[in-house]
Formats: sequence, structure tokens, C-alpha cells
Amino acid sequence: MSAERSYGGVPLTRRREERRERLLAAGVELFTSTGYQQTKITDLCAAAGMSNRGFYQEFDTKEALLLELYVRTNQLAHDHVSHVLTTLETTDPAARIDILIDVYLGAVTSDPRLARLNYVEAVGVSPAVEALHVEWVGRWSTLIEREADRAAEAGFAPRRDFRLTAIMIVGAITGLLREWQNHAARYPTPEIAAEAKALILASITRQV
Amino acid sequence: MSAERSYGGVPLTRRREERRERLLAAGVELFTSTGYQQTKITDLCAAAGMSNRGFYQEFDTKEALLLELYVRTNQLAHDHVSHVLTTLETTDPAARIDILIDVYLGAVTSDPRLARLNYVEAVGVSPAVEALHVEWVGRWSTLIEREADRAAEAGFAPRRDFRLTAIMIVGAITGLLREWQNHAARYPTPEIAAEAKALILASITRQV
DNA sequence: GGATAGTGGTAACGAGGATTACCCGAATAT
DNA sequence: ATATTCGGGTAATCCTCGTTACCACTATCC
Repeated sequence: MSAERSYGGVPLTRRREERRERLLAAGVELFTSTGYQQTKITDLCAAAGMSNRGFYQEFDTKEALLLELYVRTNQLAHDHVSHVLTTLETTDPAARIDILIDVYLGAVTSDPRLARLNYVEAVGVSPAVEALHVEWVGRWSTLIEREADRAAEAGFAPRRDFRLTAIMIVGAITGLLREWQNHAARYPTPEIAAEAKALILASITRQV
Repeated sequence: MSAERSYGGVPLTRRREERRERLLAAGVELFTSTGYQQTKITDLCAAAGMSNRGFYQEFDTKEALLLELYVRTNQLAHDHVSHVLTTLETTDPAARIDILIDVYLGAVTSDPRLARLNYVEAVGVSPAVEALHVEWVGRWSTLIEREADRAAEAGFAPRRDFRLTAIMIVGAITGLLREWQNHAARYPTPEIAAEAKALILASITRQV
């Protein structure tokens, strides 16, 4: 009857949470090393230190686990970036872009596995994942578009429709990071950041 | 004994070729509708109008079929682009970039399925496919880098290392096309082309 | 025209793996 | 202390699909 019974001094909800976390961690690890498709439920459970059954207690399918990881990563980075940007309400366009890039790259390059997860493993897995991707590209593009508009307002860039430009910028960064995580000898992050910033500036301030 | 026997008036090699083509066509169709992972050997054979056995006569695995499709698409586009560019040996940087984009986009947008195949279905499938991806990103980047260098020689852009810029440009176009093929209401190709050209110009000629 | 060898289809085999039924042990309640 | 219920591990089930052995058919050769 009691919805909340303790085992080993730990309440159910907490244990469930911890198991969920362990499964998510196992997902990051295995999806990015073994590969998403090749990873079996059993593998995840073994890595998370639990039995097969444990998995189904937390997730319906392997895909559900991937979806959660994908959303988490993006949500986290997005929250972080937009929080910092709203805090900076006052600064000039170039500085805002600098911050944007530093924060985003900081989030995604801190763990190369996250980059791989986002840009490689989570691609083309299923319609659901693809839909999520579209959603997030949209969200990131909108964020960049807003910055561009704001730069235009400030007379820093010409006024125009920045939608496609924003999409390309998102693609450019995605592509760069996908490449980055693929190489053992990685380009140093500052170099990448500098390039990204320069490309954004150039494509926003371009005349035409 | 005779290595070449005709059946139904058609020699073996030709029949094999035709079957291979039909399988490749089936691959494009099914990989981009059903999805690569979800497509079964049997499906491919059914779509190609042959029995299961026929598949193994031409390919070892489904992955081999995908690899061939991937290489074909890229090779074709690359040959086309670089041929046109070498033909234009004389023209100015901006015009060369125009042509480059027109030819590339022409090749990849002529059939939206090819875009989906390249940018979605063939991602994260296996180490082999991933290796191929790295190779082709490298090739395209090099091509763009060369154009940038050439522009710099001509005094049209500052001299610098364009490697990362080139990688980002490839990513930008990839991202744009991935987005493009995902939406039923597609951005018109000319608009996309114009954006791509502008972004390349801006990121190559940027000061710094 | 019969013999022979190349071709391709059918169907069965078997492995891999997701899913879940069952059971044991642990923790509370009386 | 014992009954009762919850939690979790093991292991069997079941199904899907890749793979291939075998057979029937057809075209050439003598």
C-alpha cells in the first residue's frame, strides 16, 4: 500500500533516479563507443550495473533513452547560453557572439562524447529522433537569428532576413564539431572558437 | 566453361549490371523512405524485382550497398564540380564560387532523396561509413580551400589558412541541405544557392 | 534430342536479442 | 516472529531476419 518503501535505507524514488542516471551514463558511454545501433539492452544494463529488467523499469525502448540524452544535452546547453545572453542585455553584438560561442562550445566540447552523440549517433535513427533534431535546429537557428536581428538594430549589420544564414551557421558549427570529434588529433578549442566567431560575424555583417 | 553465356539473349555481365542497378535504385528508394536500419534485405530484393539470392550475388552486406551509393553520389558531384572548375581556369573568384555552388546544388537537389541519403541515412551507420564521410568532407574541404587560396592569390581575399573555414563551409551547406530535405515546404533552390554563395564569399573575404 | 553446366527461386536453418514470466530474497506490519 | 508485499535477477520464450543448401529451369554443346 505504502507508495514509498525504503530498501537499504534508500527510498524507491531515489533508487529509481540513480538507476536512471546510471543507464543514461551507460548510454553516453556505449552509444559513442560501440555505436547506438550496435549497443544491446543487455550491454547498457551491464555497464549500468543492473539486470536486464532494470532497464525496462526506466525506459520503454533504447530509443527512449537516446531521446532523453539528446534533449538533455541540448536543453542544458541552450539554457546555459540563453541565460548568459539575457544577462548580458547591454553589451555590443560582437561581444555577445563571443560569449555565445564560448558558452556553447564549452558545453559541447567539455566531453567529446556528447558531440559524437549529438552529431553522429543520433542521426537518422528514427522519425522521432529526426523530429527532435529539426526542432532543435530550429531553436538554435532562432537564437542566432535573434542575435543577428539585434545586431542589425544596433546598426552593426544590415537589416535583412537572417533565417537561412542562421541555419547555415548552425550547420557550420555542427559540421566543425562533427569533424573535431572524429579526429584523435583535435584542433584546439580556442582555434575552433575563433573560427566560429569570425564566420558568424562575417556572415551577419556581410553587405547584401 | 564459357565465362560468358547468354540467357534470354542477354549476357551475364549485363544482367548482373542491371540487377546491381536495380538494387542500388531500390536502396535509394527504401533507405530514404523506410530508413536504412529498417530496410531488410528482402525488402530491397522485392523492390528490385528479384529473389533474396540475387542480393548476395551483387553485395556482401546491406552496408556495402550503402557505401556504394554514398561514394557514387559524392564522386559524381565532385567530378562534375571539379571538371567545371578546371574548365573555367580563367574566371574571377566570385564567379568560380557561383559556378561551384550551382553545380553542386544542382547535383544534390535534383533528387531530394540523395540529400537525405547523404546527410541523414548514411550517418553513424558504421565505422566504415563514418570513415568514408571523413574522407569526403576532407575532399570537399580541400576543394573549397583551394578556391579560397586562389582567391587570396588574386588579391580578392586576405592570405591565411583556410582549412577550418573550408570545413565550416562544408558543414554549413550540409546543414542547410539537411534542413531543406526535411521540410515538405522547401526553400526554393535559387534562394539557398544565393545564401550559400554569399556565406562563402563573406567567410573567405573577411578581414582577419 | 539428350547431356551438361550456369542461374536463380524457394524455403529452411539458426543466431541474435528484445521481452517477460517466474522466483527468491528483503523489508515492513502486526 | 511471522505474514505479506515489494523489488530485482535469472533464464526461458518468441520472433525477426540474414544466410545458404537445395532444387527446378534454361540455354548451349555434341
